[in-house]
Amino acid sequence: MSYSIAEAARRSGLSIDTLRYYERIKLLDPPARDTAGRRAYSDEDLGWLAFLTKLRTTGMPIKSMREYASLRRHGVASAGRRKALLVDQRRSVAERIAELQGCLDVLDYKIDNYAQIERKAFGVEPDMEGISA
Amino acid sequence: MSYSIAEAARRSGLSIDTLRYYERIKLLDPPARDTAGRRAYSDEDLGWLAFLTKLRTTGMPIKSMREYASLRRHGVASAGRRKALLVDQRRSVAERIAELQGCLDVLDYKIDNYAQIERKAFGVEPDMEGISA
DNA sequence: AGTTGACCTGGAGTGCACTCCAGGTCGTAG
DNA sequence: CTACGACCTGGAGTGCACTCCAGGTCAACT
Repeated sequence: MSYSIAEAARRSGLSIDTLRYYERIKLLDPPARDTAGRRAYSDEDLGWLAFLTKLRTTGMPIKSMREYASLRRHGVASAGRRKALLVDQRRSVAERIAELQGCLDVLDYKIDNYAQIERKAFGVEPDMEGISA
Repeated sequence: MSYSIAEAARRSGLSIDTLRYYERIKLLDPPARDTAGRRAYSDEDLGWLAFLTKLRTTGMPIKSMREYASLRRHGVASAGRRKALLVDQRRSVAERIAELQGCLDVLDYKIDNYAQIERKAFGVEPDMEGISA
């Protein structure tokens, strides 16, 4: 199957402009073209795009994604380096999750303070006491 | 206790420039000044700063933090609205964590594929098969 | 034949969150 | 008394990841 840029955008969740942008900066190999010169994305293109958006979601900078994309073009010999990049990113995602968990705890603590105010249990202004607990 | 801007930067993990920037955009109430006109941050200032950096870490945009900061200046009457903002942010953090967990799974799957190549168990190029599993 | 709508290109513009800079003041150390 | 380092101000510059625009092509309706 092949897909117009509009369809590829819909399926990937990226905008049409972003698809062309990704191609320009070499995140994406230039897709095939139809007889009229319009882009025709393959299922493989969409699969790669899906993986790219996962990497983006993890906060990987475009610079690193470009590095990964470039390695991929260099075939199987680059597999070790690619794996290393992914392992590195895995670590950073795990760290980020832990960090967010910590923030969640702070938010819960604050929200609970506000809830206590609402119940008029006691009237300490929540934002006057830091986040000590 | 009161702290110079350098000390406040060290303790908050923000840069000196960022502290002045936060003050300019009204995230931070102007701190006290010493006799020479230099900023003198209080423990309360640092507590608020610590909370702000938590919010930043969660990805809250500065615009929303400004709203929260502004509400805080309006005293206890704004507590309900502030709580609502935090509850909202709590939800978005929880979503983000779930999203990252999903990415972690994809990364693990890919990394495992690379590991199998290394063991030469079989030789499918990991980036040629999408993220179907 | 004309109009429409999706697509094309190269390049400029946007929003965010800082970050840096020039030129100046102040208080302490030598 | 001067040299130094930390601080001050208003404003300009940066990097990132898009996003938008003008002007043009092409195939399909009416």
